[in-house]
Amino acid sequence: MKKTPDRRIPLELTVGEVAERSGVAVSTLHFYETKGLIKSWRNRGNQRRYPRVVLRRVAVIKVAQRTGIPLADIAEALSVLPHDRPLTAKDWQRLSETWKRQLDARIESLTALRNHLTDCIGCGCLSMHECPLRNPDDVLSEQGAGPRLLPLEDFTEPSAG
Amino acid sequence: MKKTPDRRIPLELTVGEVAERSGVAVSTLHFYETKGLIKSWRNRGNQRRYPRVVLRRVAVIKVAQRTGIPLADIAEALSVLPHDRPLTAKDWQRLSETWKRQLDARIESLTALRNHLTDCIGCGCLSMHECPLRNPDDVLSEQGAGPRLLPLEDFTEPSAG
DNA sequence: ATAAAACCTCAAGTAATATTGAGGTCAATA
DNA sequence: TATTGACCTCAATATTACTTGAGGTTTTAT
Repeated sequence: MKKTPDRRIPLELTVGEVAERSGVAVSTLHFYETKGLIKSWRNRGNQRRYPRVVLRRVAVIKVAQRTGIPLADIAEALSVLPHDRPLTAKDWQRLSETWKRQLDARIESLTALRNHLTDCIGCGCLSMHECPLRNPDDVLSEQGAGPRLLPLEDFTEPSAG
Repeated sequence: MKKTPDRRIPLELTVGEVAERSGVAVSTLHFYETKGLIKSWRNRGNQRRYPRVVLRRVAVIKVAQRTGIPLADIAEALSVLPHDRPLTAKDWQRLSETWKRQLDARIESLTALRNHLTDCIGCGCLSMHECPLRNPDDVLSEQGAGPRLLPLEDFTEPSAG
């Protein structure tokens, strides 16, 4: 039958318990372990055991992921931190400040794009000369085989004056 | 030898010309074609030829991608639009309004996260009861993501005092 | 005419982020 | 004790968005 979960918080957690409490799949925890994001030790029967602080680590990973940071970068940021005790306030401050800056940049970029879209809804163009999103093709045709992606600047400059 | 590009804008474009002018790789244009995002006809020798308006279509695709919309969704949005003549103002308005809304939602979600981060830099928590990062409501509620919420007790302090 | 550049198709590879499955072991309980 | 659920490893598959390569054809420049 179903194991009745012991409501006392255990000193060590099985992978299933971590999965349940953190909201990530067991397979994902395995995966994170291969990437060095989390660590475990094994019991007599080769089963993973985790310290409770792994939950905080997973939480941090998920926060970082939501900001759009790739796992490899998260792994690197976390690599300097201990697996066996909680992050200090200082640890967290350093991480969150870095990630906040990146998030700010992302938001800014998306907002600029959104504003261009807004303008273009107003003017209903995209085919007109005044459109900020206009004719990236003509701009690009001037330059040879340069950068492949159209950066934001290629869509700016409505030549409003 | 190197083909000297004819500076007059041609009526039809080769795949290489589209690549150069749009800034995406030839292989990407092939790929987009398999996904129905763009279309071409063939000349006598089976080579692709594009109308000039394909450049605008590619530009729209790239704008949409920058907002974070997956290609499949872009393909669907574009599927109702003609390949052989420019988007009308109305077409563009409908697309851009839809995408703007999605972009707004994403920005809002990221901003909420950023604000949580800001708060948490101040309080140095992530482990305290009051931490807003404990509950990733803004993104997860969008996804209708069943049992993924992180329960409160997983973040309680081990033995802070 | 010939050589180089550009093009063609189709298959496979890449990278990130996981999930699924096969085949087998361990642990909790009726 | 026997069963069942949880766990183990390792390989394969999935998804998105492309890129690379092999082997062959067409177009363009000289």
